[in-house]
Amino acid sequence: MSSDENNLGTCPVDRGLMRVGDRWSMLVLRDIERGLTRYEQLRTSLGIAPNILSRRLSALADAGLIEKRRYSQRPPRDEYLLTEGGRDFLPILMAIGAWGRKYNGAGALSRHLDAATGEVVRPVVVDANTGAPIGSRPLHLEIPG
Amino acid sequence: MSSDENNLGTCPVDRGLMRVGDRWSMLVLRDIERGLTRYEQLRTSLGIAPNILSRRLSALADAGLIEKRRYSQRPPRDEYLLTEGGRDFLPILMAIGAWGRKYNGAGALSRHLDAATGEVVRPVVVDANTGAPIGSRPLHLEIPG
DNA sequence: GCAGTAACTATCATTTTGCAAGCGACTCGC
DNA sequence: GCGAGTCGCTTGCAAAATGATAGTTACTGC
Repeated sequence: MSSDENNLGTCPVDRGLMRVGDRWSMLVLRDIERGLTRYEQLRTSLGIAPNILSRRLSALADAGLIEKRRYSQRPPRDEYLLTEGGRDFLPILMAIGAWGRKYNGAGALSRHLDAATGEVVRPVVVDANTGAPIGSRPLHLEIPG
Repeated sequence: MSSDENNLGTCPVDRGLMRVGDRWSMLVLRDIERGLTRYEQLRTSLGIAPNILSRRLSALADAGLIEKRRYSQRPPRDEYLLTEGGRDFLPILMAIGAWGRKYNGAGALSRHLDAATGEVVRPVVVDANTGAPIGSRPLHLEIPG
């Protein structure tokens, strides 16, 4: 592997993928955002094996993207909520969704609408400085050291 | 699994992850963008096992994100180039990078500069309709059927 | 009690990943 | 024209992750 927790590379992409770089983790985040915050909801929605779901949930909690909260003592019931870091990751899922729609989008797909305008949301990654979409202007990679 | 090639769900995120939903694939795309287009360059840069790299490269080619091109007949030498779909995925990697920098960014990290302005690029996902960052306005999820 | 539900854990088979070695097709140096 | 070196892989096997299934704990509601 190019890096692990103890041997960090200089690439921020790698740093990001270190925390969420697998399919189930991302799908769990997506479902929590949709309001499926409880174990059984996630399990049935995703069709994931319970041991795997448990592991993914604790990995995401360790990585600081979600947190487990007990909302009922008797009976003991928990829910998983997004942290700030988890919410910050959602736009990336939207961007992946936009890509998936474009390149693997046969058939009817779910989509997000702007609650105010009712228009279909079209996620694009831009440079906050210029407002220009990434890819529309030439860039230069700077590597430290 | 919630879906496979024959049993497609309605979620565009899932559709996207179906094609690139693993760490190595994304790191390969990142490295190809950096100009590391040949097998040995990728292998040494990533520290990936050769059999795994072969598998990832053909999976990415099958998924239509890269293509293999022979640039020398004698000796036989190949390179892997991004397709349009692959280039379209790069902004997502930039967004993941920005997230990684924010939440797992200790130490010196590489970064992209705008070639014209020299400023550090700050990738943000916005709604192309409103220009507002995703997350800043309430959304509504619409599911077909 | 007894059935039912939520939230898991434990066990074991299957799949994927990773390491190390090797191989074919060449080039280069002598 | 022979040996060493490089590139782009493949093969074989071990280790780790994933997945299917069954079972467990802690309750509620009848």
